[in-house]
Amino acid sequence: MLESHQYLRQFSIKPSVQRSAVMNFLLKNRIHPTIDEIYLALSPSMPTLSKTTVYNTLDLFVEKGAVRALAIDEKNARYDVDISAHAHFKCRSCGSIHDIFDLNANMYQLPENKSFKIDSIEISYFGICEHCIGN
Amino acid sequence: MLESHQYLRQFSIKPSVQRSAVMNFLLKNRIHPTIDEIYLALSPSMPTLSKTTVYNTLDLFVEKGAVRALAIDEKNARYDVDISAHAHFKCRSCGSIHDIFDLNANMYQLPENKSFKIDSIEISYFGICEHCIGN
DNA sequence: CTTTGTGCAAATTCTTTGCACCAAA
DNA sequence: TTTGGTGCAAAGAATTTGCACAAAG
Repeated sequence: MLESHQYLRQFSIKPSVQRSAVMNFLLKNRIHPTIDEIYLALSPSMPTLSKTTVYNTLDLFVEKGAVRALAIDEKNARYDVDISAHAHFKCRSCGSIHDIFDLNANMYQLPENKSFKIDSIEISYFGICEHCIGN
Repeated sequence: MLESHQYLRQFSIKPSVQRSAVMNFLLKNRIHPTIDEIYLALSPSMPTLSKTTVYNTLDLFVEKGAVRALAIDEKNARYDVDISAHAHFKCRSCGSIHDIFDLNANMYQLPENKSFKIDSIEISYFGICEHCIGN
């Protein structure tokens, strides 16, 4: 948890008990969790934690650039603590989201465009995961 | 509207008054509209139209492959009648969504992956649009 | 103290569901 | 008729808001 504390400081985020717990969860569970998943995972050990705080915390993390919000899931917002260039795959069947790291680096290049000032990219793939093919 | 009628048949979709009206709107207004935008645009001339029907209709269009549902907007589902390979740009300021057609064709290639059976890709760019830079 | 963070409850927004009625074949 | 389509009202799920209290400096 101390690591999370330090980690937050790198992004100029004042660490609180709640913020460190959320960041700790994100660092140790790289499953692109939803707000609810984070809340449900932490609330047993932090019974007073409120979902509002989880929302506030992730908004702050995104604003400070510590976490990336993913659009790949239409239902819920999902958060990724890995802010390096990589893509995602979402299984249509079970909804799980996985990282894809082995794309050609120039996939992530931002195109020049005279009508828009482009500052970021999100590459999403869809299909069926190994586990769901087996079933 | 007759065109929409024919267009729907290409995708084995039985045309009804409502379905043709929705498809006609999509074909003539390529703004990646939300359900609400479609509903609000059509309801003046179709006062009995219900939002449920708009939902049903777009689910059907997506299922039949006539329309693509976009994940780029976390708030609302957005629909694109152009199913050819292209990317999208979303303005962080005004929320408008624009097409990007001039990417290298191999951007849309689906990677081989032993853990997932990948069948589609969505490439999304984010930033500020021309109009919002001006303001 | 004073500012910032947290948490509860209520409100809002988007989407889905159940069911009755309507329309087309 | 029988099947499929439409539309209303209610339910459900995710997120946001307002405000009071707690914590940290």
